[in-house]
Amino acid sequence: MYPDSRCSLEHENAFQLLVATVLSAQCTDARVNLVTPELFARFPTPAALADALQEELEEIIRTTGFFRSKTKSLLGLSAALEDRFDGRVPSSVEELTSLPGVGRKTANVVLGVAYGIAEGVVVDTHVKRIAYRLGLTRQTDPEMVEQDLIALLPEKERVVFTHRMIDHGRAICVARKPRCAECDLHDICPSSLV
DNA sequence: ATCCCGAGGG
DNA sequence: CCCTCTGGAT
Repeated sequence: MYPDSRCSLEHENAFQLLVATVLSAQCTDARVNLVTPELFARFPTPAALADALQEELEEIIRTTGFFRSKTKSLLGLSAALEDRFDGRVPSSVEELTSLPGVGRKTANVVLGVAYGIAEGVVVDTHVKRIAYRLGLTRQTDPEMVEQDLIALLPEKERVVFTHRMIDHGRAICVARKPRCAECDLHDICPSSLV
């Protein structure tokens, strides 16, 4: 299933991935990919983004939702990258989550996709829902779900696992009305409706 | 009305 | 733990 699953947020470097992942909160990545070309063309570096006008930034990213707080996060994290990390995206969870607007989920995405580091597991809304339905966890708090998945998955499997869960969550195991009859896992899934 | 690759604040 | 932030798609 999903042999070639990978990150679907369009990006060319760690900085762009960080920005796109911040924008992806409570928003489809397809919509994020609609605004990032203009965003990256106007503000290609942390230094450029840190100097952006708030109003201009809000206008560009408005359709991704939560645009005021996301604008604040992008301005804050760009300034922090300049001030504390020499304009580079750091490669540890502690440093990444010290940036405004960056929590464990975003940090794990950047570490895994940009740097190939998978000490944690990305737990987004799809991973959380599907792990629960499959009986891989009984937890509902994302950090607790992550601990269960870390115990289940060797490091090499963690990055691709998340992307497969996301693909599966979009195509089959959707939130509202899962298509269990089309699911390859229906006979081993404790939540299967068929 | 519910959901989308969440995070911060109370 | 709870709440709020936000627009677009279904």
